[in-house]
Amino acid sequence: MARYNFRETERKWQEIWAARRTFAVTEDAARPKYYVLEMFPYPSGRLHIGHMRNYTIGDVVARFKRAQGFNVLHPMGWDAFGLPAENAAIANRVHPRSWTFENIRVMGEQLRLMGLAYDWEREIATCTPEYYKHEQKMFLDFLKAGLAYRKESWVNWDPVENTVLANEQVIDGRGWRSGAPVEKRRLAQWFLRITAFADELLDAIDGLERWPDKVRLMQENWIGKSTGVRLTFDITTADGEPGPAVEVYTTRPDTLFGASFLALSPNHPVAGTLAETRPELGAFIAECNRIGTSEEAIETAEKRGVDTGLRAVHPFIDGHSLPVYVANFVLMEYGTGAIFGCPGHDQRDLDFARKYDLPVIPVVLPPDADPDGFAIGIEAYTGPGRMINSGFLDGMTVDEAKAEAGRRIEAMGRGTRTTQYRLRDWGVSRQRYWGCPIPVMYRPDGTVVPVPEDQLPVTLPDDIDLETPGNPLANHPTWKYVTCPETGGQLIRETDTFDTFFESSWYFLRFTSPDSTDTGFDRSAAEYWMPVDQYIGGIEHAVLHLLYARFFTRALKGCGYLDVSEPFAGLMTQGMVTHPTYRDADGQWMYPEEVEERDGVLVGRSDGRPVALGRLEKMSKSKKNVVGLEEIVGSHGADTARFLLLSDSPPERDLEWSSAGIDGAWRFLNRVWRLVEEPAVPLAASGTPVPADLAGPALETRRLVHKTIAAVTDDLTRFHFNKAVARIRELATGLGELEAAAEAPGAPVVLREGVEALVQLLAPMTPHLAEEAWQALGHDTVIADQPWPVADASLVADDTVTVAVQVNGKLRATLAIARDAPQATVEAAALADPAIVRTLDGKPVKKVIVVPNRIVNIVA
RNA sequence: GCGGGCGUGGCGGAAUUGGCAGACGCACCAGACUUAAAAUCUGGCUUCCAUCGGAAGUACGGGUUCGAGUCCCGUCGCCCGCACCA
Repeated sequence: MARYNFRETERKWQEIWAARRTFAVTEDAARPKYYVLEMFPYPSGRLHIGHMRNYTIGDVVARFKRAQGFNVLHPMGWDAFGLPAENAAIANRVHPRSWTFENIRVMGEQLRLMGLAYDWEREIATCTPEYYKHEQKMFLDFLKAGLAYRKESWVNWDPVENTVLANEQVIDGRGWRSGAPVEKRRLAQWFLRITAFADELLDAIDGLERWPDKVRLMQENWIGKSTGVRLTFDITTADGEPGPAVEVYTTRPDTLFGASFLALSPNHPVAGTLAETRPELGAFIAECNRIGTSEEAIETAEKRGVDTGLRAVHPFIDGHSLPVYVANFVLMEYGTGAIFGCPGHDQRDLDFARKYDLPVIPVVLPPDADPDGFAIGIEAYTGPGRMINSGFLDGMTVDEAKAEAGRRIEAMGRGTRTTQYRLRDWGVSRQRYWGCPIPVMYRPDGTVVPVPEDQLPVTLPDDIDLETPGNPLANHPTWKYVTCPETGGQLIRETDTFDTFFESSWYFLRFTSPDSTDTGFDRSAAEYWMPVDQYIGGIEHAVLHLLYARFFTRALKGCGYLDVSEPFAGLMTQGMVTHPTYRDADGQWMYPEEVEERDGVLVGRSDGRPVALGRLEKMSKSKKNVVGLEEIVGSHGADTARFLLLSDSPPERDLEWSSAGIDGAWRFLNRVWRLVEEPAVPLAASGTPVPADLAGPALETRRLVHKTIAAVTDDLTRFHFNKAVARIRELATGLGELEAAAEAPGAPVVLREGVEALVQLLAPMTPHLAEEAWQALGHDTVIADQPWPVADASLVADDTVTVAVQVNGKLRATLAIARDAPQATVEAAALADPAIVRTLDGKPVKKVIVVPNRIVNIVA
């Protein structure tokens, strides 16, 4: 019995595709374009099954669209800057560049083993000066356009990575990669003005119809738009002297009559000034800064404050003033860093008021509440209602009162209605070596001098000391000293490098013209290929990379680079590949292959010591729960692995990796191979016409062939790969049955048609096998160049349909009946069915519902 | 706390979006072929009663409907995102 030889076959076709440049593309205005892109990997060392799933999904889409006649761009490259290279450099005493390029070499070989339809001529690595010089130019353009600026501010400091992190890179108060609790530091940093696009980024989400709702919602929440009022309170000191006015931001100006205090952030300038003469206030502020903003800290920290002695003059109530506190729960980074507290209708304000015994005045009466007996207990009321205790607002709804209060404040000249965002500018400075140098210099007085464009790129020095703590570029003895091109005086280079999300914010543009030397990308090429039609990657980038790239593309548009706003028209977030984790007796992570089961107990393969089974986690190098590519590709071949990864779970769902399914996938591919290579019935010659009078099993099978073509086409269009696999399996079974009925008239012709269709439908998923089978079927073409099969509509719809017959909603019989038969005929046939007659048992029929070609329900 | 999602056999999952629940596969069981094993093929596989055949069943409780896995209300459980955002 013929066994499919995957080793020879896979190598053979990979060589043929490469030699024929099958997947190399150029712009072609005559054909519709389709840009498929998988999020490019960080070259961490080796590829695992999780990567493989991502690339297999993209490859099926690319090959499918290509067969459908699209001019398909499907490139691959390396997100090659990043801290792990520095850590590896220290651990292994190799240069980060050598480590990175060695990983790229190894992982590139792994990728090639998978038979992916990439245009390898477009491969890029972001750590090369040929790549990063262009982003230095982009940065200088952003600087000119006011989209990049430097400012001193409180930043997130990762004490393990020894660098600053952007807000998006802090997850639950911890560094997104190190997991270390983030500290607050005050540093001068470069920022990109993403907030200038807040509204546009938010509004355009509506147009991202082929993005998952979940990701759209996450971006919406991250941008966090709210509308409210900025309002200035006059302040008097304890002695009755005028003090520094305080501006607050509120979304609830309607509740002003219920205000009972003002609260300032500990980092508010007024608080700072007061602290100079008030030691106990200074101590309180210091304490607030010491406690982090981690989840735990917020959960446990109670609302506390210190009365400043200042009084805030109420804008609406003559002669009324409110105490001013410095409070630990007010953020300097949001709004104005100061709030007014209305305890009746905000839970935090209520907690604070109860602690410091401040008045609680209800100003919104819930719809069904008794006006006389309504009071606030321990829970603030935040719902709708009508205003009470509120002077000129009394009787209005909350919405009416918001509008009226806003108007009054503006009329009084005390403030303006504004829009506020949660989104903050993107801090891009990193105090690391292995990144793109920020192309600016400083005069001794701190003035910024952009590096002249003709001096780009600013490249990294090779001789670097990574072991000394601190910023490696700043520690370098000479690199940062340069002579001013204008004055001849000495300048100091910026020693920070860009956040590595900078590189991934435009790599998809670079892929459109990777050889462009003067500019990062060729404008006409970019405008031909962009936007990416289908982008595929992990959900973990829902706000990070995907938001940065959306911003970056707009910023480039603003600087005249191209006329595209949204980089990714379609997005699919594929689920993680998970695997159990293992730890040895000392708590160290173990690789799955180091563990085995003996007498129902997990033990170490080498030492027999007990192993603790951990929870399912995303495959990652750090937890060692990875299954390498070679293990599976080496034992069963790339096609088997690809087929298995597409088989059971829908792509957006997590997939627990187990080796159990591999045999099933391998069995199926061999079954297909036997249908091609040693059919029980010799296939008719290719192109033999199908007899017009085809009937019986051959006709039935032929219908199945065309139904399958239609269904698989639909499934692949919707990325329902698991369903497509099920359909293809059914087709193979059907063809096997026709082989068994060899004497059926027309069988050789239908088998020829069916086997060819089967192979073509499989081609995007198992391309090597499909090519080999195509050749074995006598073709001298490459299947990758074959057009996608088209179903004959007349064969897709059956002449006879099976209609279910229910009595009172319960299934009692099925009826084979001509398709689109008149309702009366269907009804009569249903009522005449013996099983129905028996069930009805003479009971009168009240009503009959007929759903054409589906179901009949008899109500008795 | 706020926002979102999910709950279907032993397991992964399917159900044309309100119309035959469990497609397809994994695992398992039985049989055929074989000296034997592997490979391959055939059949079985939600539960309960049973001979044909019936009854129940999509986390749980209710509702709408001729008809509900699908829609509505409530409960329980799990997962994800944000989080002192004024």
